[in-house]
Parts: sequence; structure tokens; C-alpha cells
Amino acid sequence: MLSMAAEKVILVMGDEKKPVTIKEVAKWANVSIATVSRVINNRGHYSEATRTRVQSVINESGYAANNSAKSLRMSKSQTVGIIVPDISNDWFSKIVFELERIFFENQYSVFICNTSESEDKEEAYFRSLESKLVDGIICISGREVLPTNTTNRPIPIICIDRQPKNFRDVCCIESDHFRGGYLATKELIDEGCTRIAIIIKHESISATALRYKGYLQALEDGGIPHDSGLDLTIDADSTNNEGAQRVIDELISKEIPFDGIFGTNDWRAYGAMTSLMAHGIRVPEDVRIIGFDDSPIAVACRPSLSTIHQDVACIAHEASRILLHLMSGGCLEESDRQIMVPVSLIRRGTTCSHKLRA
Amino acid sequence: MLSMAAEKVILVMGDEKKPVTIKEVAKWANVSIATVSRVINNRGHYSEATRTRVQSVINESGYAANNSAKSLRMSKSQTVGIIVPDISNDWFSKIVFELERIFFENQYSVFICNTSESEDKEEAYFRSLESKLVDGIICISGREVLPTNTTNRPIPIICIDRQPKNFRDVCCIESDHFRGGYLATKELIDEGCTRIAIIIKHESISATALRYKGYLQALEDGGIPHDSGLDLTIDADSTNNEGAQRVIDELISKEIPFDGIFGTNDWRAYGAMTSLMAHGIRVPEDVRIIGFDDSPIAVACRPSLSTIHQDVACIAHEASRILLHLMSGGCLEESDRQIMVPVSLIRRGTTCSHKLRA
DNA sequence: TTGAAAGCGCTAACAT
DNA sequence: ATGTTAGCGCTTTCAA
Repeated sequence: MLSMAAEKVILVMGDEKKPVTIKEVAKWANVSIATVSRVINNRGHYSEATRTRVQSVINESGYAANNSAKSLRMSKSQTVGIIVPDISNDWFSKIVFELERIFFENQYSVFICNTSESEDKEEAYFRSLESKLVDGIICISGREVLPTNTTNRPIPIICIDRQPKNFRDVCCIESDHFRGGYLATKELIDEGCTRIAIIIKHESISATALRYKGYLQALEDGGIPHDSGLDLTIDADSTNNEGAQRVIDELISKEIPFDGIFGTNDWRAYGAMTSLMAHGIRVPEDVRIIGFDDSPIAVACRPSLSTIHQDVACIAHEASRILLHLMSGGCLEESDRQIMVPVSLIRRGTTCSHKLRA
Repeated sequence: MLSMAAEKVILVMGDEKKPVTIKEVAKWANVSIATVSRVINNRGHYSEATRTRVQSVINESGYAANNSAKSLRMSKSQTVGIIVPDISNDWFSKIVFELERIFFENQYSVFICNTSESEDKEEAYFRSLESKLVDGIICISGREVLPTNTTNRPIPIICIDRQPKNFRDVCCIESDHFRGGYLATKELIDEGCTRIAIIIKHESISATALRYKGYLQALEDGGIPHDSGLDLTIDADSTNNEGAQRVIDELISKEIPFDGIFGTNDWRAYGAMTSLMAHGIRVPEDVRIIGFDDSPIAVACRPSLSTIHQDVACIAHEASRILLHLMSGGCLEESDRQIMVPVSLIRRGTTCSHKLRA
């Protein structure tokens, strides 16, 4: 023990750059590295005396295991990657928040991978995550095709809000976007709207596509013909807010009549509302609006925004539950292949007109 | 080449679980692993013919380098950790967004570490990041003490919005919170307020403490005595929005007079506004409000919220610039030790009362 | 209960 | 220009 203390001082005073390794711990504790490893990992096969001796050396020396070595040896990194289109968006950051919490509780670290909706970046990230030996990937939203070069190492992948066409063996979790789109549109119809514009960004994203289908279905059920001139697409480079503002500005300047707007997320709905107000059009009296997501902006704006609520906590919970199961060697239950999380309509100021109702 | 093809098929059809390694690439390309390594890392010392041969084997086999092995060997992981109190908060998610973008461009992956303002979790994350051999850490906000057990491996740490008391060698970047607090309070005073409440969450967080000091200074300069009964503290478990609402509710029910509110972030200001409105108190006519951060909520709410703008892009840019420099072996310039980013006052509806100004 | 030693995939120093 | 080999820190058989 004396020699250990002496050596430790030298280490600290001399070269601070070298972290202490399992080998040094072994030497200071007068045991083999195998024994140290056993103690660290609670593998048993050591006496209580050895355990305390090793443990105290570990504490005193500030030993921290080298996880690269561990990963290399075990082909397991206790790490997951989360691929997300835009972390600065309320909805995505909320889900990342929930996922991080759960993974932390289960001793996993998470790589955050923001794709900015760029396919190149997404592909680069898949490669990088594979190289980093992540044990699993959660892929949120995005296009319907997954990069195909992930076939080398069989990494479990869970998709949220995306149904990849080119992969059969991934698990998908999503809100019931079709029903959400349906409910949103129906709410507008019930409020008397007959010319309902829909604001979309990427049609190729499955969540958006489903919301759009729900919109069409509600129109049909309501006996309202679909006018493709009311399908408004934001160009990919704009933000949701500004883009939505612009497409509504255009609609107004073209003098195309409309009395309802379905923004396929809250920021799109909010941008639409901004444009309306700038033109002196009253909400909800002249035009009714509904959004999607039930993000903070929806309750904060005036009038407050009617929207479709998505159960973020439930989605995150299911996604992590299944991934954790897969990563610990379990196989994908048939019932977990496709999970649909219910949505609900939240009625607020942009569709509740007391005057009309009275 | 033929034998390679044959073997590849066997590999694919047989055991899909084993990823291809540098050794196999070497064998299929009829070179040594050293040569493959040289090609991969552009280290030179190979003929063009060898390069193409190796490269084609890499492409065809779908080889992906094992970064754990590489990290172990090089004591470098091309990975950074970002420690953040609450990723679901606009301001933090925005800065993480910017940081991620810059690090990706520089071939670094980022671990997202959400502390939920728990010191235990923060400490656990420091340990974990050390074990994972991250090359650098960016630590955003939080208390003024950094976990001390990071001394083993000398990992460069950049602090944003936090000035650790127990570390001398870290670099700090922050908005000029003192001036922000001063400007905010002065705006209220200029608008005629004399009883200004301030809403705070954690006084121990240096950014908050500085904003508070700015508030006190502005009060003093304006000849307004400080009334500690107007120092409102949200308890740690509440959200900013609800907490702020509650403390203002209390203030009103106690019938303590006030005519201005400085919310130390936008959500706190917004919560205060909600409470006011619920009590039929007009904003800005009866009570003026100002926030901090200039987050999306500030422009979306009605009336729109006056606030202090922080230059997120600049902060992220500086933080990553310095960390990148440090990680590539550079040493900390004296001028980079402490960087103060200017803030600016944004005047909006909650402090601009046209009636009074006219 | 404990130790010795192989080997995970890679880089780099050294040899050819 | 190319190959051989040691060794990064760890886990895990196998032997004692």
C-alpha cells in the first residue's frame, strides 16, 4: 500500500496526461488485471478482502474505465444514435428529451444526429454510427427510404414517424397521422368551412403524406370536392413559419377564395395566421385554422391554435422499450412491428367561433 | 479478385453478423493491413494502382472502420459531449443545433447529455464522457461548480453561460447577462414602472445571478429602492411557464402592488403574462413585462413580448472554434479565456404603450 | 479464489 | 512502395 501511495503522487505530479489503467490498479492492489476486471463488473470469484482492496484503489486513483477498449473487446458500446431532422424544433427536441432520459436510466449514451433534412447528411450519419459501434439507432421522421449501407453490422433500428419502403425488419412507431389529418379537416368542415387549404412541406415524408390522406378522406366524407389549387407546398429551404406565411400571402394575392387552413404542423398554421392578420383577415371569423403537434406555440399565440395532440411521452416510451429489448438480444415481437399511437383533437380559439355557434 | 468475390458471397450468405475488418480487406486486395490503413487515411506511400484496388474492395465489401479500435489506438475518439440542462427548451435546443452543425462539418460526433439540472446526473455524465474518451466537452449553463473528478484525463472544457468557481483553466463564453438584466430593467423604468418584480429560478446559476445584478444596478441608477418582496423565486420542480404563473398569482392575491415584471427568460415572462390576463390585468397598460432570450414564444404571444436578444449563432461559433482549436492540440489564448457576447434590447408589445407615449 | 495469456481492429514504428 | 509487428486497455477462457 505504501508503494502505491508513493507511485500515485509521482503520477499526479509528474505526467498528468496519462489516465490510470486497469493494469496500474492491478499493480497497486497486488492482484492481476483479471481480478480487477471481475471486481469492476461484479463477476464474482473473488474474496471480500480483495474486493475492498481493489475498490479502494479504484476510488483513490480516480480510475475510469476506457470504454473504447471495452467496446472493442465486447463489440458493444452502450451507445445509441438518434437521427432527427431538426433538433431546434419543439416537437423533436421534446422527443429527444424523453428518449435521452430513458436511455440514461438504462446506462446508454446518445449521439445526437441532426440531418437538417439532408439525405447526404443522413447517410453520412448512418455510416458514422456504424463505425462508432452504436448498439441501436432511433430514426425520427424523414424520407421513406433508409440508407442501404447499414447492412454490415446488424444494428437494430427503430423508426418514429417514418415507414421505410426498403427495409422489412425495422419497427415503426407513429402517431395516427391519417386520423389526425382526418380529425383536423373534419373540425374545419364542422365549423362550416368548404374551401380548405392545406400547407405541406415534404410530401415524401410519410407522416405528412398520411396527414394529407386524412385530409382528402375527410373532404370526401364531407362531400367537399378536392381543389388541388388549395394544396400549398412550402419550398424546402424556408422555415415552416416563413414558408407558410409566404404561401398564404400568395393565395391571397391571387384572390383564390378559402375559408379554412390546415397547417400540417403548428408552426405552419401559425405562419398562416400571421399572414392572415397582416391582411386584416379575422381568425376565426373569416378563416378558421388548425395545426398539428400541440406544441407550446399553439397555446401561446392569439387566438390560441386548435391542433392535433401527439402523445410524445408514449412514443418515446415505446420506442426505447423496444430498442432496449432488441439491444439486449431480444427479437422483435410481431405486435411491436408497427405501433400506432392515438392522437386527439384540441379545440382552441382558431376554430371556436362563439358568434357562429350562438 | 475472383477469390474475393467468392469469399464475399460466403460471408454474406453465411454469417451476416460479422462486419468486415481491415484484415479481410487486406486479404481481398492482396496487400497488407498497413497498406489498407494508409489508403484509408490518405497517408501516402502507395502506388495509384494499389489505391484503386484497395478502394474498390472497400466499396464493394461495405467495409466500415471500427472506431473503437481506432480510438483505443489513438486515444482520440472524434467525439465531443454537450452537457445541457434542458434540451426541450428553445434556447438550449437552438444552441445544440448550431453546435452539432459545426462539429459535424469538422468530423466530430456529439453526445447529448441532458442534466435536467440534476447535479448527480451532471457528475455521472462527466464520468461517462471521460470513459467514452471524448475529445472535448461543452458545458452549457448550470451551477458554478464543475464536478472535480475530471482530472484524470485532461479533457478541454468550454463553458457557456457558466463561470465555474473551482476551475481555473476553462474557457467561458456568455452573453452579457449583467447588461441584459440592466437593459431589461431600464426599459421598464423608462416606461414609467417603479415597482418591478423579477422572476428567478435558480439563483446559483451564474447567468441568472448576473441578470439579477443588472436588475439591481438599473434600479439603483434609476433611484428606485429595491424591495425584496418583489424577488419572486420559482421552485425547482415547476416548469418556467407554470411556476411564473403561480408566483404572479400569489403576488396578486397578497395584494402587493407592482407595475412591471422582468421575467429572467421568455417563458417566465410569458407565464407571468398569462396570470395577469387571467386576473383581468391589462398588458402593457397596467403592467409592463419584459423577458430574456428572444425565443420564438416572444414573437408569437399577444401582445408580443419585449425581450433581450442573445446571439446564439455567435456563442455557438465561438465555443466550437475554441474547442476545435484546443482539441487539435492548440493551447488556450489569453483573449479566449472569457468571451462576452453583446446582447440587445428588442422592444415589442409588452413595453410599448402607444397611449402613454402619445 | 486467482493468474496468465489470447485477441478484439487498428495505427505507426521499423524493416525490407 | 510495401510488409511485419508491437501494443492501445479491456474481457474472458483456461489453467492452477
